[in-house]
Amino acid sequence: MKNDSGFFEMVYEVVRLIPPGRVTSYGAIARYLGTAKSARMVGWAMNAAHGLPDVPAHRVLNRNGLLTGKQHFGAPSAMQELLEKEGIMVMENQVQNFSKIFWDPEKELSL
DNA sequence: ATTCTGACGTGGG
DNA sequence: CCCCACGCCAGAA
Repeated sequence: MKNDSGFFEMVYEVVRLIPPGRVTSYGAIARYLGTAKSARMVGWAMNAAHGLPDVPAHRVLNRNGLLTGKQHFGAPSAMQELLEKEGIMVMENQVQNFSKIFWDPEKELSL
């Protein structure tokens, strides 16, 4: 993988690779990057990625499959709508079929 | 410099 | 199932 300007770039890279209709978790990304215990930093990176169009932060959820970061989207329902637009079912801030559509970088990228 | 908080995760009671 | 504590690191007050 690439190691550009640091942790943030790496996070963006992984998030960008998330296919439409799929989701992943902060922890999964963190683990993939080797910073498993710093899943919070992934969220922090997302915060910084807020202005990047290529970084679909709406596909990144917590390990519970909850839209924890929806509040950071500006509109409370923006994140959910984006996900539903990709065919992902969301109810009460929770993604349905989470295990099914879960996209694990370590697994999908065949590390 | 110190303290708190946060888009998290795991583990114990 | 619910609540709490810890680890981790970066930024704001």
